[in-house]
Amino acid sequence: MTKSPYNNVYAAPVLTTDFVVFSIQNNRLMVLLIKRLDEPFINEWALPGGYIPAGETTVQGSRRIMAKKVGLDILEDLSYMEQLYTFDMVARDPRGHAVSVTYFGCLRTVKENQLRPNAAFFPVDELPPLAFDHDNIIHYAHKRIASKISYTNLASAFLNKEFTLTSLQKVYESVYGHKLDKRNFRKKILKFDILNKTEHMETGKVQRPARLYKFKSNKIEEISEFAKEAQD
Amino acid sequence: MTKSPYNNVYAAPVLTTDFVVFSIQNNRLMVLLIKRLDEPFINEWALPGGYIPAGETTVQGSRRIMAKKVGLDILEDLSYMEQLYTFDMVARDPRGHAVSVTYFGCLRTVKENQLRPNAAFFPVDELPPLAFDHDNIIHYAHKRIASKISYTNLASAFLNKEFTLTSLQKVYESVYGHKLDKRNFRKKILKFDILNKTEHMETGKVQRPARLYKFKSNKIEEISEFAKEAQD
DNA sequence: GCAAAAGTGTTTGGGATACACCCATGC
DNA sequence: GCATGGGTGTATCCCAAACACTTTTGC
Repeated sequence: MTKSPYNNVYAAPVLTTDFVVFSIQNNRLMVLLIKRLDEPFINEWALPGGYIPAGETTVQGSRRIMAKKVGLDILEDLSYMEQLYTFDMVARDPRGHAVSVTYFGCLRTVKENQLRPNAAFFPVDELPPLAFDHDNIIHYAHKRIASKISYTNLASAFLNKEFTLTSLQKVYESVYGHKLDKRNFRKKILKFDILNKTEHMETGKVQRPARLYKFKSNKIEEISEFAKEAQD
Repeated sequence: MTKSPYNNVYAAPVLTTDFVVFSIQNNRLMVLLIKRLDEPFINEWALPGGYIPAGETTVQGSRRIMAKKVGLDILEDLSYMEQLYTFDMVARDPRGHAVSVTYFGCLRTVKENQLRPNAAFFPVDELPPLAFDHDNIIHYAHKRIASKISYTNLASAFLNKEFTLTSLQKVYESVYGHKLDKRNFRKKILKFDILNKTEHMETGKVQRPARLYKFKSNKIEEISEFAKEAQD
């Protein structure tokens, strides 16, 4: 833990991080919360988070904190993460001025018994009362992910390598919170030219087997408009 | 300056803020820089910024710092501002771990002699060598403002109350860095239904007088798609 | 054969793009 | 009268949205 040469001059605010982990379960967008074990807001639900000492980045600190508090390795287990916003209102923590650099991330699959017992997922549209300003942070994260999924291939962060077009559509519907038209959705997503048809079919269901697709790119990236221009 | 109860347990990183002030001069997007008077990077150009003590928000701190270092009151003089991103790499400041919560803002008009002598505007596409990771911050801010101006009425932050359509187009061209088609620009911006035609004309030029327009809303807001839906 | 989801096309309206000429003014 | 920027319309293409029926499977 590095001691900063400025601590004598400036009593810096406490630096914290809070993490919004999204997951899709039963076609609903879920958020990971933990039940607080300490004051303030003891026994209330909150985002997982904690303190960042000098010499540690907020990503490193988040990794340490998330491993300890919820049993997730954010670099290994999350299929995507990005910085969200920094909340710094003086009154947001009753203990003193705490500046929180927040992140959101996507969890593809939740392994059995991986999570600590005081951690649980809640539907983003049916959250319990939350500690601090965490409802605000989650709403901000939800807005961001809904926007991001519309101009990137971020939906892949919630899917297995191969998936049906219907399951892809359900990811969008879960994140947006409303239904989409099947034919228009398929036309649009195929037009984007970000998917490859595989030779595999989904079987074992009492219905016509569905074609499996996969994303062309394994990286999360913007849906490129360059394809058009490159034709010239 | 509040002393945080956690300082004994966690040596927090230093908290700083850096501010990207945009302005348009001679149809070029400009960024406000100051020449550093101290080590490190003495005599190099940098974004204005400084330290945030506990008990002060980054906006309050920016206001204090910007008043002192460049002579701008960000709450009075800027026509828009928003938080940009938080940069927290441990090595970004050679003195020690400094986490910077950055902002960008828009300056409508630069008053004569308002700026400190070591502050100056530079074209965003012709920046001098910069201290720290400030070139990175400015590129990030440029991307953000170019995106934002396309789906909000943020262009108003660079214009007087009444303006010609050509001057509005030049704002977009300056921010995007490329030319736009006059007829298509006018069709599009008028279709958005965010402008009101005034009864005034711009006179005194050796050319046909131009109609003056003003924005319907004084607030910076997204260009609404509700107009459409409201018709049903 | 029936329940369940897969798969598929057309029409219509609106927005994006490309493109060129006449107009009003000050000097 | 000329230099300067102001102001305007049309044709084409693509995308968005609305909308319903047939196909394939497991049981």
